[in-house]
Amino acid sequence: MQLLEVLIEYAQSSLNRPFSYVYQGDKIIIKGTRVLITFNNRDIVGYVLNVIDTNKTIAQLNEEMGFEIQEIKKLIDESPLLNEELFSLLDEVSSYYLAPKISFLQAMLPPSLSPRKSALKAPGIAFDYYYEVANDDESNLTNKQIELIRLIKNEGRILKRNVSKAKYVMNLLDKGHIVEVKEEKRRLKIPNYKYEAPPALSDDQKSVINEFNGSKDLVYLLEGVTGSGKTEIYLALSEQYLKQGKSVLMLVPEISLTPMMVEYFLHRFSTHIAILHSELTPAERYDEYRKIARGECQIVVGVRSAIFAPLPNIGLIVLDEEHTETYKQDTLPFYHARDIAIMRAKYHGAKVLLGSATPSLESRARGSKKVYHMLYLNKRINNQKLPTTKIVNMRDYKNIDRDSYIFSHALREAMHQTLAKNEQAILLINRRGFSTNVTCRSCGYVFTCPTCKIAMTYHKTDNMLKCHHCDYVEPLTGSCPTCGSSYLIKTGFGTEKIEEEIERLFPSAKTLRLDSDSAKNKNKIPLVIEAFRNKEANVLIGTQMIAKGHDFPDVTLVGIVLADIGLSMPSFRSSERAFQLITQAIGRSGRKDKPGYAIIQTYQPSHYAITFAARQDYEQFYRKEMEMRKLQFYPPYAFLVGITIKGKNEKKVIESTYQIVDYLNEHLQENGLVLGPATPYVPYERGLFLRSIQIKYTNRELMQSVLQNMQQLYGYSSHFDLLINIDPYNF
DNA sequence: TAGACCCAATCC
DNA sequence: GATTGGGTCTAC
Repeated sequence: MQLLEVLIEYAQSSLNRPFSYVYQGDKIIIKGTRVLITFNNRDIVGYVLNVIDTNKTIAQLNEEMGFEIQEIKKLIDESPLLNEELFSLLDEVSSYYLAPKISFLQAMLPPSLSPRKSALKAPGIAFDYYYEVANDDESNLTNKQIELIRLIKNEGRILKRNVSKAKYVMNLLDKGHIVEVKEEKRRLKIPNYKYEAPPALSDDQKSVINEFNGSKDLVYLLEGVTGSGKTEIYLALSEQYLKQGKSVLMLVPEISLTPMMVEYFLHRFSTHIAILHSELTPAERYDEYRKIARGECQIVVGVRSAIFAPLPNIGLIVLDEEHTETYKQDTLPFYHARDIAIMRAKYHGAKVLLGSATPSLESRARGSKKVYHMLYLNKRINNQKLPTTKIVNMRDYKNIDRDSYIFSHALREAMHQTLAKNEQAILLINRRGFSTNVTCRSCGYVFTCPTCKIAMTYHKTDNMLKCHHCDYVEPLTGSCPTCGSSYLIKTGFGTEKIEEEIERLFPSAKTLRLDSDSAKNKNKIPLVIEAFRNKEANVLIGTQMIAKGHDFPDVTLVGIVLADIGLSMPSFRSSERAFQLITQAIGRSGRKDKPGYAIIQTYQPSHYAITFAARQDYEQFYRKEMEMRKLQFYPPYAFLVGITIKGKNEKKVIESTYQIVDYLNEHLQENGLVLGPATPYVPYERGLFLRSIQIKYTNRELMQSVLQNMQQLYGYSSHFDLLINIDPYNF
C-alpha cells in the first residue's frame, strides 16, 4: 500500500500543508502527479508531494495519525508534471515568497495540467493522423491504388482527413501497404517567416556584446535610450547561444503591446520558437508547453508566467523593459519574474540580461553597487534627435484655452499645426472613462462599488458606472440612490472625455481611442495600432498602453494631457512611474526624418519627475529620486513586505491584525519598521474584510525567519487568511 | 474553499 | 412547526 502526502487545490494559508491519503491499487504512484481525492465531502484535485510505501493497514494508520485516512479516488497523471529543475524551483520560490505551494503550481502549469478541479475539463492533446507508405510493391494493386501510393511517396505522408474513405483505400490499409501514423498537433499557428539576416551591428552594440561575453557575472542591466538598438542585442545574443546549443528565455511585458518583439524573433528564428502569453487559448498554451518540455524549441518568447517554462538547457534569460510592473504578480503567488529569472539562471549556469531605457530604481541601484553588471547604449541608432518638449503650467489660467479647461493654448495650437501638416498626434491621459466620479449635489453621496467600496468611474460610451478595481458595473440611472435627487455632478476626466473634446474642438480630426475599455477584445489592440500607423486617423488618444514601444513614423506631436495623474497616486513609486510614462510617451514623437514635439500639461511644472522626463534625462532623475527614497526609507534603501489579513468577521480580522503587529514589533525590534494595522485602499473584497500591515526592513534573512515564525503561529487560523507579499508594488 | 451543522429569527 | 439565513467549524 502507498501512503501519499497530498497538497489540496485550495491556495489558502490555513490549508497550506500536506494531507494524507492511501492508494491500494496496483499502479505505482509517482510524486509530482495529480490525484482526485475526497476532501471534506467534495471531490477535488490534489498534488502528490511524497509517496511512502507501507505494510501497515488502514486501521493501523488511523490509529497512528488520529484521523480517518481515505483512499484516493483516481490517479490523474501517469508522469510527473514538473521536471527536476522546476520541482526544486517550486521549493525555492514557495519558501522565498512564503506562499502556498499549490498557488505556485497553479501559476507554473498551463490550464490543462493545473492541479485544480476545473482543469479536468481543460483541453487535452490534439492529434493529426497521417498515412505513410509501408510497402510500395505495386503488384496486385489497382491503378487507383498505385496512384495513391505514389502520391503519398511523393509527399512523404498525407493527412488522413484529406483522403477518401473509399474501399480501395481501406483495402490498402488492410493489406499493410499504407499505415496510419498519429502525431501531436500544434494548435498555435505561427507564421513561417523567411529568415532575415541580421543587420550590421554598430560599434556601441558590438562593445556591449563584447563586454557581456567577456564577463562571468550573473545579471546584466542594459540601459539604453529608446531607439538605441537594444532589440538587436537580444537577437544577436540569442543567435550566439543557439549556436552553442543553449536555449533562450525572452520575456516581454505584454504581448499585445509588444508585437514587434515577437515579429523580430520570428523573422530571425521562426522554426525554434515557442510563444507563451495570456491570450493563447488553453489548448494552444498546452501545446506550446509540451513542445518546450520536449526540448523542441530553443527560444521561448513570453510574458511573466513564461518564466516557469520547462525550457531545458537555458543559456540566457532576457527581460525587456525590465522596469515594467507587469513582471510583478500582484495576486497570489506574489512573485517577480526578475527574481525567478535569477534563481533559474543560477541553476543552469546561465546569464540574466535586463534591458530598459528607464530602469527600475532597484535594478539601477544594484547596478551602481556592482551587484548587476551595467551596460550602456547611449546613442540613438540613426542619431535621431530627441523631441523638443514644452511644459505647460496648468495652474496659470492664462495658459488655459478659453473654450476648454482641458487644453492649454500651446497644446491646442500644436494640434492645429500638426493636423494642418497632415501629421499625426498622440494624446496621453492615464485614466480611462469619461469622468472619475459621480456625486449627488443634494446629499453628497458618491457612487461607490458595492464590492470594493471605492468610487466608480462614469463611462459615457455605454452610460455605465464601472469599478476600476473589480469588474463591477451598473447603469447610471440619473438619480441618487439615497435621497432620490437627480442633481448629479460628474468630476474629473478620462480618455472618453478627451475624445469628445477633440471632436468638439477639431471637428475635422479623425480620432482613435485605445484603452482597456476600447480594447476589451484584445485582438483589437493591434488593429487600432495598425489603423493609426496606416494613417486612418490623425489623433490617437489613450492610456499608458499607447506609450509602449510602438513605432509611428508620422507622429510629430505627443501631448500629455495631465501629467499629474500618476504623480498623485499614493505610492512611493509614483514619481518613478510618472517619469517612465512621460519619458516613454515623449519617445513616440518624431522618428525618421521629422522633428518631434511634445507638450506636457501639469499642475506641478517644476516637479523633478516632469522636468527630467521632459529632458529624457534618466541619470539625473535616478540621482534625485534616490535622494528621496533615502530620505523616506523606501526601496532601494529598504525592502518592503506587505501583509494582508482577510476574513469574514471584521472584528476578528482587526483583532488579529493588532496581534500580528505586536508580534512583529516584538520580534523585529529596531530591525524593522512596522506600519499598521491599516485599512487598504480597497477595504472589502467578495464578502471579506481586509486589513494590512507594511514593514520596511534591511535584513532579508532576519525578516524571512520572522515571517516564517509569524506564518507558523498565525497562518493556520480558520478565521482569516494571511497573505504575505514580498517586495509589493501596489501596497 | 465550501459543505455541514447549529441556532435564532421569521413566516404561515 | 417549518423554513430560512447567518455564523462557525473543519477537512487526511
